[in-house]
Amino acid sequence: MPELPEVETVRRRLAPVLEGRTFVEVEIADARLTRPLDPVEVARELEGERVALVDRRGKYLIVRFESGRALLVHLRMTGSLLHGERGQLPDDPHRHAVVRLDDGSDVAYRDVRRFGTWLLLEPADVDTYVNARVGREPLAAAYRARHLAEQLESRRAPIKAAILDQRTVAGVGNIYADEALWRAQIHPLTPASTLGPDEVKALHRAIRQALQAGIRRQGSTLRDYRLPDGGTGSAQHEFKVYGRGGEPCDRCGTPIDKIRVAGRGTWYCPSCQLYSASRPSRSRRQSSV
DNA sequence: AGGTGGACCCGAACGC
DNA sequence: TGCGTTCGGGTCCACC
Repeated sequence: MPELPEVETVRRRLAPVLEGRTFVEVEIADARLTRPLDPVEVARELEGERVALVDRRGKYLIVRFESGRALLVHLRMTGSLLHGERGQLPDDPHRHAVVRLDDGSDVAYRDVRRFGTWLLLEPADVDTYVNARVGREPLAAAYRARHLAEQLESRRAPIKAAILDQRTVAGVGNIYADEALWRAQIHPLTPASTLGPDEVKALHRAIRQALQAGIRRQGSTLRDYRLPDGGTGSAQHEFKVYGRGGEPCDRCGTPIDKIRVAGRGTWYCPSCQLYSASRPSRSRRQSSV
């Protein structure tokens, strides 16, 4: 599942490949990718564009062109981008688009479940579109615990649901949400607004650490995620809780438990991540229930 | 109006 | 063994 660490890894690998290159020919074979726009028309619009920068916001990969336009690629669950010499990429029934570059190489898009999207935006629309959907970048130097606190103070939803909301903080998905909550020792069902200042600080640090650990291992390959050269990430070997139901907690040895939160499979340590009743009581914000 | 759950997909895992 | 069923996850959208 490409989350921030996976998309950032793809970005870093793709940047040297794409920057300065021109899209010579573009083929988009799946209408879902550009819906509701016609994929053939989008492909035609892309031809001739020259890449200025490969950027990222949250889970969006942003290919910025010299024209000021930008192609927003969202991999959703099973999307991946592969780079290779023209015609050298093996046949693939799940390949839905190919970009031919002016240096003779190809970038191919594959997506088993076809949830991914390609959106070409005009210069004036790029920031507006992204900022409406995505909150602050958690790995930016300027990202502080108080930014997270501001987002959480009015949220009654479970903390896990709150941090899965991309406007709360950019790029956290189901895996790194569980990993961050384990690091911060916070129960995933804790109402977001009841977290105390120390817990918010711990969570702020935990989100950054969990994401950075993912990037260091070039993301996690559970099934479909690949680097642009076809390689796999290895962050899954270092998960503390995600997918580890029944296994002993690294910190205390208690078997990891699995529950459902916000409709998502959620793994946590029932000893290290105690629910509110066992957390030290603290003054709550006033809220008329 | 914030929160929740279904829809969209498809392969893998599961169950009988 | 084989086949039908369930699961899962990011985002959008309808509904409460």
